[in-house]
Amino acid sequence: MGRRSDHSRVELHALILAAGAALMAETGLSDFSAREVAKRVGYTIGTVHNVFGNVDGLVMAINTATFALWADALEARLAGAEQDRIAVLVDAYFAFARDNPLRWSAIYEHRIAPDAIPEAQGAVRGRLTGIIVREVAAALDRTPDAAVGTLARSLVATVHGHCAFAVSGSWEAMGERDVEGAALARVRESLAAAR
Amino acid sequence: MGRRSDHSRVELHALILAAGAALMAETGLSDFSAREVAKRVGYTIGTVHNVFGNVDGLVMAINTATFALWADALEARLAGAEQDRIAVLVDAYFAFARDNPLRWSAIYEHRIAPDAIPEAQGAVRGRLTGIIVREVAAALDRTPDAAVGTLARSLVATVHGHCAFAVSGSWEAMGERDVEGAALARVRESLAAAR
DNA sequence: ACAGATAATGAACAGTGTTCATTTTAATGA
DNA sequence: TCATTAAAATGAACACTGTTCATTATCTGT
Repeated sequence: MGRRSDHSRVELHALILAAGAALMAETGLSDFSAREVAKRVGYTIGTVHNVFGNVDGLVMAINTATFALWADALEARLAGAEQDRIAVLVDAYFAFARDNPLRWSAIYEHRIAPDAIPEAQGAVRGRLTGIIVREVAAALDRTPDAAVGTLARSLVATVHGHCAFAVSGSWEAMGERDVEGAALARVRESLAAAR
Repeated sequence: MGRRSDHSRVELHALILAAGAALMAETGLSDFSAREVAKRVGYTIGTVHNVFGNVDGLVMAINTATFALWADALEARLAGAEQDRIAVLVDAYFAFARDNPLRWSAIYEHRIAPDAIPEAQGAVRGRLTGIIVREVAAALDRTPDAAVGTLARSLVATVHGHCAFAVSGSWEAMGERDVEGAALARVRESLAAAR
């Protein structure tokens, strides 16, 4: 066959991306298959390669979409939060990872050089960090400058570490129950020290 | 062919493990190949499967060996440390990850249910945590009880999060320079709060 | 109606992990 | 010493993977 008018280029992009994200949620990165995605959308592997270049390109796009969903989830939770927004933030952070363990894990299992991420996708991914920088600044009654940004990113790393252990199950295997509580406690200690 | 006496079962196990670890350091988990390991030790894929069951078994064994190396590195650095052993610990933790980025990353990229890890390997891996619990207890002038253990594991998560961002390069891509310094600062804050 | 551009195809290739009947060898016992 | 037995290494077969690219079908503009 050749040029079909079933879908435009952007429609096709969206179609493959959606099916790819769904597959990622089902199988995780290690069992992800571009061929399976092609099968699901009724196109062939060649088409997937035409649109995304290669599997890494597709996975990158899926992971960027995951970041966007994640940021949406954080903002939705923060929207109705009057007090202790930091606790809400940490909880929403964990909740997303727990609700989407395979898609969340895929972000960090797919190791790729940061400069290989297209600028547009980098901007989408950066939204998550932006939210956190804003909230950390607010919690400290400061304007978001470089120092606040560095602290905020460090707190992201802190929470990420706890979240990674929680999702992998290694923390629970050690008999620990309240990973999220520990993460929040560490964040509070560092915020108190920064005040 | 059949039963060769070139190597005993334990020799063969060690041989494949060593070659596998070397390959992991060269390629990382995503490009790791059991067939390539077999080729390098002069046996066939069948033999690798006989000894390690499957690829996951081999990767698990390699990762356990990585944990052992890592624990050795921490103890070596701590052996000559008189004061500020926490700073030495954090630095040694980062140094190992930086010096062995692909092997270190493979530990966390290879997602497997914790209860799938044989007890013997679990013990080896636990040595790392044991060292940290001991040092955290010492830093707090306490005996290592459950509460200290929980705090120590939380601090491991904190440092892990920073280390993961450092090794992936995502922190540097955000213009941040001193990831390790941030990790140590967070640890100090939490230790101060626990005192 | 035709020509040119474009998009989808799918066969081909080189890999991967896994299985398991077969073969070869070493150890054992008569 | 020699036949038997048990064990280990093999490697072909299978079903998958990602990637490439010449071919072909289709749309679009003239």
